[in-house]
Amino acid sequence: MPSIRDVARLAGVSHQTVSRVLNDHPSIREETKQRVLDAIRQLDYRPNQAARALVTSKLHLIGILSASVGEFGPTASIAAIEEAARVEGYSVTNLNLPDTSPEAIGAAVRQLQREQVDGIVVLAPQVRVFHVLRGMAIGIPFVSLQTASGEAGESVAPDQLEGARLATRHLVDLGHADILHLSGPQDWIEADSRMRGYLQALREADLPTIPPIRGDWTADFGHYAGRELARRQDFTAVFAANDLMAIGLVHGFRDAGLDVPRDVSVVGFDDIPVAAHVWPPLTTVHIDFADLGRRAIARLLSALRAEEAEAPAAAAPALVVRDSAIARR
Amino acid sequence: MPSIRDVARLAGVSHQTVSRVLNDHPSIREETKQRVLDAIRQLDYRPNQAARALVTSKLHLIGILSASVGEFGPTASIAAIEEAARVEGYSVTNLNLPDTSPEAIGAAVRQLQREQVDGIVVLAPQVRVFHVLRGMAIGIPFVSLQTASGEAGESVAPDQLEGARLATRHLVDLGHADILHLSGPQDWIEADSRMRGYLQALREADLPTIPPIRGDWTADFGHYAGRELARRQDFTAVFAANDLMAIGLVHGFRDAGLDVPRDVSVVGFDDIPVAAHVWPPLTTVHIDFADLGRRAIARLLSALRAEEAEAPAAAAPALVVRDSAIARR
DNA sequence: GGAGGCGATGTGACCGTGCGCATCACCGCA
DNA sequence: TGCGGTGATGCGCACGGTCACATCGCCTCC
Repeated sequence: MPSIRDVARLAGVSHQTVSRVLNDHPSIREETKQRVLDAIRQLDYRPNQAARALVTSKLHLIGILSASVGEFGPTASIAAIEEAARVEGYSVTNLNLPDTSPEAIGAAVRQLQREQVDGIVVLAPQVRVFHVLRGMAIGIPFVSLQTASGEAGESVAPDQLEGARLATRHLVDLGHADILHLSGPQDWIEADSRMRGYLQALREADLPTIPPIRGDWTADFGHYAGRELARRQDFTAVFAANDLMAIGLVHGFRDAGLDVPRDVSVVGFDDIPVAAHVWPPLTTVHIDFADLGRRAIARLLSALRAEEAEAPAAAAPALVVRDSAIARR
Repeated sequence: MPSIRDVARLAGVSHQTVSRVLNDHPSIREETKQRVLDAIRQLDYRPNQAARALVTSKLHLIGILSASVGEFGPTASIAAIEEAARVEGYSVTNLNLPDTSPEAIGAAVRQLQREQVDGIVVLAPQVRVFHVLRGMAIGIPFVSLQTASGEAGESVAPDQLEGARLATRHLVDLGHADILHLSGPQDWIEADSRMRGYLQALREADLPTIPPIRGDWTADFGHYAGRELARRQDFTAVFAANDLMAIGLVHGFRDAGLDVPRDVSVVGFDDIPVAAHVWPPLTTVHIDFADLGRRAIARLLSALRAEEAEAPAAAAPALVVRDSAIARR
């Protein structure tokens, strides 16, 4: 492997000049710069990241702190994050939280610090994770994917509240007055935003609120909830906080003899790939998770480079109308 | 950050002795070792990976070469790989192939080499990827997740052929004689194994073969295929090479007025999380993708450490019987 | 015309490890 | 008693970059 000194020898300059070329130092004559670049190309020279990391104590490593792998959304975001980070010359290390206890979070952050990550992307959308993170005053820039802006650390989040409002509003527009919400788990920021969007839409339409059911994002829970809820007759539509629960819910209703959408309308959230193909095709809200991941990396990198963050708005969520919600009879 | 010399000073030894303790050198007195370990604990010392990488020219970095992110299976494997690698002190960088042309594969491998990865896990299950890899004679250990054993590089693969045989056999046992196969794309090793399993099961049962339909793994294709196939009446059951296509297929059949399982039985492959909750709940073959990922890392690390690979057998695929396939009328 | 500033480049130290070799005490054996 | 072997440890360097500082023309300004 050629080193910076080999390049210097070939170009007839000092190794320091080569280093300057590599780091875009301003005071390098154009001609010298070209000679160095030629030598670099000729030798197929690549800077040794380890050596660079040793002296700058920057590993060019980004840590992902996640707590929800397995769901479609986070997974898609993670893939995009890795892709975007690699393009910028960063590696990514993914640390999945076994649970969201303060101890586990603290241990995870310390672990990432020991691995000397330059920055952290937090994909662990539990409220308590932020409390712990804020309390730790870690000396590393971090970006979160879900929290509402104004919290500690930068954040990049789709307007989940607006998406949920859209979904609920769709049901209202179809004539439904008794709309139930199957929400995500207690502590989750996303669950909270979606529920707030639901409540806001009902308030705007001056409709009564039914206490939401707390789910756990899984299709299995949706299935269980569907069978239980079928006994109640106080609603004609359900807004589920994610597609997986919505699909399970439809299954549960069917088991109990209820037809979707004839007897109950259902709207989901996320627009996972199978949403269009289940029966009935699911009306849902589309979120661009990959875009979200890319955005997070952009933010984090500008923080690392101490640049001004330009903060482009996240892509707006969009309602995707299919067949699982119809006008109230 | 404390360095190895700080530890040495505290323990009253030379930095070299500390280094030896860290690397389990045999000739260290037990008492000295304990003194060093105490000092390490006291200072909360952590070896600097960059410095270590500089001198050993091993970055403790594993590259994943993938070509199918977005599918459930590979994604689950990747998550497990990252987890397992981190536990062993390795970081992971994920390189997604934009396409599977030989140029793209070559460029990707060179890119990983430039990033100085210690080893590569190949999750790009196209036949041609292996041809290129074999041809490149890269000087880096690599493990693939899908290829049949006996090919270049080590491989860790579930017995897909057996899984497909199981699925097809299930249809045969239900009395079906005209069984169609909706396969994966041409070039894919997995598609090939699953097709071979299908053919083998038919041969064993002495049943006629119908030329398989080539799909692309997506639910959208399954949907299209279902609508087209509904015109033909030369089959009573379909074995789809993955769940996504199976779900789309059911959707397509329904659009064309065919009921699953009453008119046609369908069996999928993978057992993705929604498989149990779509209508009808999908009979499929369960594959433990996470286990596969862990196994790949174990293999790769033993190769990196020049150990003897123990080669434990992969978990056997298991048929999961639900409601999408019933006895032939 | 000489002092001072600045742009372009070179020199040497240093970052935190692992490795080769040297050193030293101690033991066994002829 | 002297010599070779061995186990435990230390010394100094190398890895490949970056950084602080030195050097050296050349231009400007009083």
